[in-house]
Amino acid sequence: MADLTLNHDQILLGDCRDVLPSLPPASVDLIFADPPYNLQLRGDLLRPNMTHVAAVDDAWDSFRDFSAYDAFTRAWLQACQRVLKDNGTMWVIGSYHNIYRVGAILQDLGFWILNDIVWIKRNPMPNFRGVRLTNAHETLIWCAKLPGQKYTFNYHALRHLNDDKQMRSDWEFPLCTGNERLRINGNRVHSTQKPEALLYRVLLASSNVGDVVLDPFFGTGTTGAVAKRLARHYIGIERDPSYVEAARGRIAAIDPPTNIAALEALPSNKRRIPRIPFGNLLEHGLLQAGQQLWFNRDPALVATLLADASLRMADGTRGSIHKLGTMLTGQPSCNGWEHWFFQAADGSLASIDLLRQALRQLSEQAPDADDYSGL
Amino acid sequence: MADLTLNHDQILLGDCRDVLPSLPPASVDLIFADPPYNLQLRGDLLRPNMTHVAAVDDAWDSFRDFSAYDAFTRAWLQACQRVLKDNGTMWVIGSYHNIYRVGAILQDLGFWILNDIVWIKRNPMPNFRGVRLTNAHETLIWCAKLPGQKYTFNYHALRHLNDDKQMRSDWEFPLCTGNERLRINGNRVHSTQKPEALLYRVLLASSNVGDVVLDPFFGTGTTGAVAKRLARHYIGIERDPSYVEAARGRIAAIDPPTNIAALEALPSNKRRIPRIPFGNLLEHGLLQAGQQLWFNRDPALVATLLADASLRMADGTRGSIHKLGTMLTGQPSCNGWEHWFFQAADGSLASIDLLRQALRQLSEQAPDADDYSGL
DNA sequence: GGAGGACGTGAATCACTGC
DNA sequence: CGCAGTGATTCACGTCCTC
Repeated sequence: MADLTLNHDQILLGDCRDVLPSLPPASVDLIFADPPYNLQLRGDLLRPNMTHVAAVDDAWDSFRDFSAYDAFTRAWLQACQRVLKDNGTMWVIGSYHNIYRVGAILQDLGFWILNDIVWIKRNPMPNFRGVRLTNAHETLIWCAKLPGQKYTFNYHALRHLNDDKQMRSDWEFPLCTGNERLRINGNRVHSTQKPEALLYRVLLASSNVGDVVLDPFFGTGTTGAVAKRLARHYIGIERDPSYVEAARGRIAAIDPPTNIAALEALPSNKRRIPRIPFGNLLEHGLLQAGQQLWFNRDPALVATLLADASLRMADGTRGSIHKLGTMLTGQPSCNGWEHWFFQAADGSLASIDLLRQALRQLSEQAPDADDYSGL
Repeated sequence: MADLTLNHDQILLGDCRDVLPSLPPASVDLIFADPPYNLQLRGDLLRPNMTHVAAVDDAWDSFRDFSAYDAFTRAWLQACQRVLKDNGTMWVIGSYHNIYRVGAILQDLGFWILNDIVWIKRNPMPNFRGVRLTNAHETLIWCAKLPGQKYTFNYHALRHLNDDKQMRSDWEFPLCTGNERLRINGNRVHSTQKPEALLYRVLLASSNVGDVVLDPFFGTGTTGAVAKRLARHYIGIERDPSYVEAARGRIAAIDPPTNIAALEALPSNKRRIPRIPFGNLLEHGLLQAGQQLWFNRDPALVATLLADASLRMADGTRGSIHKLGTMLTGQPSCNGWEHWFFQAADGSLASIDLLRQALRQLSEQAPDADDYSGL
């Protein structure tokens, strides 16, 4: 995480196809890319009241044809793939004009799609001529660098963010408007500024505090702004100096978070909780060899606990809490922690999982000075 | 409209790549295609309760690699393009596994995308392992045979269908379940039967009474069933005789509409009030991680807000606004929105529900004309 | 008969660690 | 790298059954 220290939290001026090769390989944890959409607009569009619709007519969104756009897309995707860590992931946002080409090319390059996500716009521009449906969404593709790799996904953080229900692939946010929209003399600085709320969810989902987030089409720096708010590092690449200037001012004006702990406390992610083998309960004296355990409190399903933490049934069957549980339930697998009970001091049957929790608390609390004996 | 009379309202047995060349060129008004998705599933998947997930493991969804799938896709798309009238349009539905390849290839063939549409599933299957987002949508591409052609789009019909507001590109429907799902001896006949509501909207949008609608992957005939209900003609192509048999029975059981004029009388479809998860307040910067919240304004009941929108009390207790509220009140459930307060700019304690209301207003208001980026 | 709970199920690229 | 062991993981509906 520290091999790129010099470039952290910086904006590099230039075309990402030229700049990316100068970065070390496999050095960034996350990429968010908002490439040109290749809109192919033809002529001006007027509202019913004959006012002019401000279109995306920037030079950077002009390509000769699909094949030119494909070549451009392949080039920046390949350059991104090189700098992404093997366990890193990438997000790309687009509309129907370009997202099918982007998606097919990134699959061809070996990226592995994890989800596609639709950003549902609460307040999209209507279709003024009434000749199509209101174009009310954009698409994000979330992909890993390679198939079969481990990747960061803060499942529980996103679940919390969604009122303790699993986060879905349809995300509803309003457009970037109001105070959040950067303007100079009343004119918007960038024609396609993305809302910070969208980036907040992206970064929370797929990066950790201290990670390096790369945005090869940095624009006015939404990715950098949210990275700073969430205590991630960012690297921005942008070829338009006026966008770079706006982004620098924008990010500098953000107060860095004062309470990093509140950001890090994210995952009640159980995978990070240290695993406690069942045998530890014996080693710590919470259970003793020879003691009896009941399966689902059933008086007929009693096992004897052996010193090696295996269980033995009356008929001689022997195995771990999980293996015996698998046999007893007849299901393909079984988490034994949830099914075995011991006799507590008051005579009632209590779950062995309570003992695991007790042991976790025990091992997490700061030891007394007395416990540092001889170290 | 009448040049294909002999084949109207028929199901042709065979692979559409073989059958389509026998149809006259430029002879159908609309195509709806639900091709194989190329899911590439690996092992078995178990639910948390250890039951088995019924996978799509049909032979028709198996391809050697992307290149084989691309060749298949190009072949059927080309054959469809030939039989489509010059002013006709085509719909293709898919998931992230295949839709990017389909979209890129149809653009390469000269089809002109008019919209992409997301079918938001009200009741999708969850992600049981918690390793990705719930895959809660599928994508439809709606395209014309050629750029610049006139095409059928029943703008007002769809507007009526949507309570007199312009129809958007995000459509919310439940999965095809219950009585609508074809079953034999309790087993579903087809693993991917689409809901009729989806086809209803597609046909209403882009065809007229008496038009010819072609479905090259007819399956169990959802397209034909809806076409009959809406007084359109259909041509189905399907290579599995058991699907064909099921489709014939299904369509035969439908009474043809007696009052064609009544087809204009359309059901209403009110949009639900959008739910706002508490986490949205952080995503939109209305609250910040590290900030403190008070329960019922009680100075003794203070919690710290974490970046994932969970709260942490001084004693380490942690949970959502609702879960902590439940614990603090001791009642079976608790609407956290009514109980938690934040410190407002003037120092007073204000309800977080005010922030929710503010966010609703923010995202409902029409943006400035300038905020539209031509999308 | 109505309320409420149990149960089934849906296009799914669905684990990680240690030996 | 393969294999075995451990143990983490679900939401909205519709249907059927019980009370």
